[in-house]
Amino acid sequence: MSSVSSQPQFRLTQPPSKVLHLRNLPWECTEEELVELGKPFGKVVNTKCNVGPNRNQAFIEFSDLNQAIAMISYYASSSEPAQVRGKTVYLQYSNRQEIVNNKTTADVGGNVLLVTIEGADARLVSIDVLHLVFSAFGFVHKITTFEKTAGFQVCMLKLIYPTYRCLLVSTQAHSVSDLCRRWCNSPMLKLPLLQKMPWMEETSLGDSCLIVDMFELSVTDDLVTSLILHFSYLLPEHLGPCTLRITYSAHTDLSVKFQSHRSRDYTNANLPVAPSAIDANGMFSVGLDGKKLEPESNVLLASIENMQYAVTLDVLHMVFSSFGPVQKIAMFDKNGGLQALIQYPDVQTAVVAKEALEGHCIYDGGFCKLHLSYSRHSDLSIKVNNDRSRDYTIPNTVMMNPQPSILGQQPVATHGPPAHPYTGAHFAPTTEHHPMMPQPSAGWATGGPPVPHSMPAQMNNNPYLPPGTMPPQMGHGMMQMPSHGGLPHAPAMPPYRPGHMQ
DNA sequence: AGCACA
Repeated sequence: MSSVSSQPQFRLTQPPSKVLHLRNLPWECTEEELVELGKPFGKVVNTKCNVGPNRNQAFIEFSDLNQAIAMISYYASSSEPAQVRGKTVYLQYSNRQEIVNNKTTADVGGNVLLVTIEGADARLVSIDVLHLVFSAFGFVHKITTFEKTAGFQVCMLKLIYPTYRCLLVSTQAHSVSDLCRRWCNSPMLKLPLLQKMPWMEETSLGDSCLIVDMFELSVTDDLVTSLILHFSYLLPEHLGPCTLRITYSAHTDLSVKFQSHRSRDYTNANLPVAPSAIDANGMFSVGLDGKKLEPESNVLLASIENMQYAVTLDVLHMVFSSFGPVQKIAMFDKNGGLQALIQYPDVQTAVVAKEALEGHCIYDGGFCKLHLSYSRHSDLSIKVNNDRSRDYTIPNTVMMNPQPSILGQQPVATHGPPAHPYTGAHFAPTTEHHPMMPQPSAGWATGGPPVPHSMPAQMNNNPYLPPGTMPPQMGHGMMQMPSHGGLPHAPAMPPYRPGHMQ
């Protein structure tokens, strides 16, 4: 009936309303500040801020129309414009007569976060990476993920958190410290706690990472919404940068029925693994990225490929000790190859060792390539200590095999590679040097024959062993980890990857 | 810098 559609969106003169529309506000503006702004002119009965795509608009509602008129009139003739945080704000009558506050449950902070992952490679972010990221702020109880809006790469996940904390990560240190400075002054954040994360030093992120504890986030949870977390430094190298947008979820709990590539319940270790995520062997689940994942274990199963040289118990012990104390090792033959179970005291250490060692060769030149998976065992039963199995937790064992045990081992070229003829006989036996050390790589002993493909090992600088624990000979010849500069990663957080900071 | 919400 009425031809309202032809009405222009903005008119030069709005009909008066007790609701005022404000624009050009700073995005940090709080409802308290809006009340302060309107108080001189009357009673502010309602406000709404962080409105609009840039979150820089707001509404003020007075109890009486005349109060709104008073405010508009004042600033219309005032030489001092209305300001919030030193920024000029523009006022006009709203085209509505009252503020409708439909705060949903999602706006009141809960213990469940709704996280949107944005970026070209959003769907390649695994649930484990997300778990890692959010574990920095507290114990993550549950995660469920789902895809939204096909075409625009978006994943959503919901995490249950016991507390509300937020990470600020930026590659630009000044932007984070600036943010924090503003937040510290914000009345919204009572008792903001800024703390450096323990891994900051390690990742060289320096001041660009901070955790903010957000207590009493009562006013605008929109603030949380606008938080953007860059966590590309956590992503595998082939992934582009991703951004997290975070809001509160309306949920107070999540229902996770299975552990799968899409959902996890970290509070329930007994939860069954989703049938869809189990392969024929019944032991692998699948990551968000579709990659196969095994359930982690403190026991690693190592199989050794291209075993040109004997891999002894002590060699394995040395290699795997780089990542933490090795409790037990059991070696056995399977399908004509050698396999070994290596037991660490905890899963974490095993994970780190597996990440660092998988696919690498014990000896340079492609010999004795390690393939690692997680064992289903959690505690090996070592019945007897011999050259194939050992329980290092028994003190006697140490006595019987004093350091450096590896050097006492007999080198055996199992297949005697003609291309790289090497035998222990090349080494002159002396009492000082252990003559029969399997030594396919050159350089550990003076006078040792040069051997092709050899590189000094980088097993020294062992973070888990005090300097000098390893005999100097072990600093050479055993193993290199090309992609890691020879050092195992710190277990808690992945390394800083400068190439991905943006 | 120009009117909100699921």
